[in-house]
Amino acid sequence: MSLKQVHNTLERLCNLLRVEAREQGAGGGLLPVQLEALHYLFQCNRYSDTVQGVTEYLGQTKGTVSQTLKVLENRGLITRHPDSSDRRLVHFRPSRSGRRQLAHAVPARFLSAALETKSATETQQLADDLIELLRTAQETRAMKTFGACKTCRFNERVASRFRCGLTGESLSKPDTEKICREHQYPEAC
Amino acid sequence: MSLKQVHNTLERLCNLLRVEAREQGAGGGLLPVQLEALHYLFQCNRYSDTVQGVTEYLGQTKGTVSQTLKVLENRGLITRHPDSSDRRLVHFRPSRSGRRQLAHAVPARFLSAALETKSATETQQLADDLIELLRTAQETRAMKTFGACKTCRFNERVASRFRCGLTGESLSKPDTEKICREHQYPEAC
DNA sequence: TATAAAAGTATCGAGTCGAAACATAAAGAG
DNA sequence: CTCTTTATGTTTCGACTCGATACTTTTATA
Repeated sequence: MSLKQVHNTLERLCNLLRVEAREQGAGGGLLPVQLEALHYLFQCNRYSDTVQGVTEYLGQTKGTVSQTLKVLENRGLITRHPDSSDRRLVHFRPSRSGRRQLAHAVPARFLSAALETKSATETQQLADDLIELLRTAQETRAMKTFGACKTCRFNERVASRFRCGLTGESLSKPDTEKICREHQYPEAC
Repeated sequence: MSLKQVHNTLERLCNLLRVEAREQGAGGGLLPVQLEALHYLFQCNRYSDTVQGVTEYLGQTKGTVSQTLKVLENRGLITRHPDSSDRRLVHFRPSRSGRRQLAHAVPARFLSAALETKSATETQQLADDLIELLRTAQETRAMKTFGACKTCRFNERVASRFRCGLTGESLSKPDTEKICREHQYPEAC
């Protein structure tokens, strides 16, 4: 039954990601979870780089995430920025050394090596298939999608720039490439 | 760059697998790692159901794995079988209640739901692509493949039955569907 | 026969993780 | 405008993971 095959192979690929993350992180004394949090902060936009954002993404509790971010901050891999308008909020951004550390770990070497033998179109096809899988999985479970801003139903085009229909704020093009915790795909119907 | 897309999406899918494993396992008081070990023991053949086998598969140390298996045994999810010929070896097999517990967790519900909307051939195509990706990834890193016995270069056909060229033992058809720690794909050349 | 290697167990310490309690700030109700 | 509720984040505690190390027993090798 190919459904189980998909599950088993995905699980195995996850193991490899984790094993490699362990090796990579070991260099800088980081654990897989910490690398994942760092990776998320690198990808997400300014509405999503908070404790709550990481919490929803990693599926852990906010207490745990708070600890993880404290470690990353102590090692100088991320910086802390209290929100100017809402004083409950704290934003975290990868520092230069955080981004450098991340560049070693993403993409995983075993993935680079495996996809090296494939053509660009084949790789793109695989990426599209996986994204499609992820998307339908998230829709059916009514979970947060964390998609790129530019694929969001709230994203509005204003002249040559963009605008978020939720916050009303104006967005640059790079802004719309980042992932957002409020992201929703357009309605299928 | 689609290589990073593949990495990011895979990482996200891993998160979902883990989140769901946490929910599922929480019912029986199991942690994600323990479920993974149980799942491995369910899939592997009689040469691979040892502490060392699980160790190589999960990429942890044998001390850790020994602990994990002790927990699973104490909860009655696996049974312990000392090897008859080599008295250093201990085999572990999922019990009835272990298999029942596993049936709840595999395949993950979000995967079932997502692939439900696809045709059988599309699902099979995705499975094949992932298996292919896994295979080349493992080849390039010279790591253990843990493939199904029937795809192994040591597998020999004898009349209507099979035989392992490494151990010399005769194998049944179901035997050859299980995964093995000594597995090697046939040479590409 | 002596030595080395392999499989597994036991123990310790650092760190993850979830749960719960807590603090602070914003939003809402009357 | 005050009181209550809700949201974000931190701290603390206990259970557990995980790697490192030392150890035992058994098998393989020189």
